[in-house]
Amino acid sequence: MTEALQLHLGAFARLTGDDRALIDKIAAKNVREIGPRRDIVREGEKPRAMVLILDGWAATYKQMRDGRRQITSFLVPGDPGDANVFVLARLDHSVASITQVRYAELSQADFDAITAESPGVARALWAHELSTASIHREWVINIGQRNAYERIAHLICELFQKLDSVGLTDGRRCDWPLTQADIADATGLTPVHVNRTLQQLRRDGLLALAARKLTVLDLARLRSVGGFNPDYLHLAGKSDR
Amino acid sequence: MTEALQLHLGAFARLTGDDRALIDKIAAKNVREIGPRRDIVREGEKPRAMVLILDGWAATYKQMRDGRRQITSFLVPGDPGDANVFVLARLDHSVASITQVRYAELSQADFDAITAESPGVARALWAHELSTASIHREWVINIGQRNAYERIAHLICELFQKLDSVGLTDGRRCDWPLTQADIADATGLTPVHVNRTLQQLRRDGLLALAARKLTVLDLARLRSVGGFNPDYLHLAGKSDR
DNA sequence: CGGCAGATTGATTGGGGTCAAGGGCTGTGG
DNA sequence: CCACAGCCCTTGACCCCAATCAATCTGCCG
Repeated sequence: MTEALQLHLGAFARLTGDDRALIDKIAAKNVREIGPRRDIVREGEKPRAMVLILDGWAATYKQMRDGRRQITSFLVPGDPGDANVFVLARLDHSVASITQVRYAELSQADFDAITAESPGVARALWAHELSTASIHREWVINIGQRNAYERIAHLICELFQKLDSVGLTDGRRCDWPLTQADIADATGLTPVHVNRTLQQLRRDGLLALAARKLTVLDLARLRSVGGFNPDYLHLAGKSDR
Repeated sequence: MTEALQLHLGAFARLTGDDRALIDKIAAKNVREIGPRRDIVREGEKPRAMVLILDGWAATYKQMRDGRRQITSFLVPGDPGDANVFVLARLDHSVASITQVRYAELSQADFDAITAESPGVARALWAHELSTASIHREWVINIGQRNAYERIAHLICELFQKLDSVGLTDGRRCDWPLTQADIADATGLTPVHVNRTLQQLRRDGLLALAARKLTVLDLARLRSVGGFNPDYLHLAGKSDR
C-alpha cells in the first residue's frame, strides 16, 4: 500500500526496518480518497495537515484573478506535499487531484512524532523539501530559457524519472494522465501549441503518447533535447545518466 | 553592521535580546568581502558554508551549457543564502555578487550552535527558507504567465518590498544596481526587450530609473500591473497592501 | 444517439527575439 | 584636462515562435 512512499523516501536517506514500519503506520492512519479533478487543499485556507500521495497524480497550482492558471509542481505516488504547511498562516497555493488519488493526511502531531521517533524519516522528509526547492529552480529555468520543444521534453524527462524512481515505469512506458491542457498550464504554453509540439516530438521518434500511456522511445535523445540532467532531483544512487 | 539581517529575521519570528546578540556574534565571526560581478560559490562545488548577505546585492543563477543564464533569485542585505547547503552533496546553482558584497560565512558548526541555542533564530531561518520556496513558485508564475510588462513590474515590486522590509528604501526610492541584462536573465527576456519595456513603464509614469536609483512613482498602479500581492513573501506585519 | 471533454487542424496575428548600429557615462591614463 | 576604452543603454529593421480564434474530429459515457 505504501511502496511508492517507501521507495521515494528511501531514495533520500537510508531507512531502517523500524523507519519503514513507522512510515507504514503513519500512512495507514488517515487515508482518504478523492476523485479526479478536485481540489485537495485550496489557496488561502488555514493549513490543517500535510498530504502524502499514496496513489494517483496531483498537482499544485496557483490561479490568477483573470483565470490564468500555473501548475507549479506535479505530485506522483510517494510524494509528500509541503511540510511547510505547519509553519505558514495561510496556504499560498492549491493542490488538486488529476486522477483519482489516495492520500494520507499527516497532522502536526503525527509529524512531530515522526521527527521525534525517527531521525532517518525526518531527514528524508527534509531532503525531499530540498529536492522540491531544486525542482522549482529548474522549472524557472525551463520556462524562462527553453523553447516549447525543449521545455516539454524536459518536463517529460523529469516526470518519467520521478516515476521510475518509485517503480512506476518498466523502463520505457508509464501512465500519463495529464491532458495537453495540464502540460500547457505547467509549461506556460497554450494547449494548441502543446499539441503541435507533442506531434513534433512524436514525428521525431522521441516518444509515443496515446490512450493515457507514455512510451519513451529514445530517452538519451529526449534528455539531450530537454537539457535534462537528473542530478537536480537529488535522488540518491539513481544517476543512471 | 547587521541591522539588515536583524530586521530580516525579525520579520519572520519574534526575537529576544539574546537572539539578537547571537545573530550579531555569529555574523561578526567570519565576514568576507568580494568585489562586484564575482562568483561567491559555484555550481557543482561541495558546499562548505552558508552565506549571509550583510551588505550589497547578489544573485543565484544557473548556467546552461550553451551559455544561456537564468537568475533564480536575488539576495539583498539581510538575506541568508540556502540553509540546505549542509544537506546536499553538491550545489546545484551558483551565487554571484552584483555589487560589492559583504557577507558572513556560517559553518555547519555555527549553524548547529544557533539551532541549539536559540529556537527563535532557528525558526526565523526556517521561515526564511519557506519564504524563498514561495518566491520561487511566484517566479514560475511570473515567467510562465505574465507578459514582459507585467513581469518586470512584478519583479520590481518584489525587490522593492524586500528592500523596504529591511529599511533600505525611503518609501519610494532605493538603490538599483541591476543592469538591464540582469533583469533579462531573471525574467527570461532579452536585454533589448527589457529596455523597451522599462521605457514603457517610465512613459506610463509608474517609475523612474536612472543612475542606479529606482523611484517608484505609483506603487499602487505598479502592483496592479504586476499582479503583485505581497502575501507570498510571508513577511510578518508588513501587509501594507 | 446525443453530449462532452480532449485532441487536432488551419489561418492569422502579435509579442518578443535577433541582428546591427549608435549613444552616453564613467573611470583611467597620458 | 582631455582622450579613449568599455560597459551599458538605446534605437531601428526585420523575423519567427507561439498565441489567438475558430472549426472539426474522436472517443467515451450515459
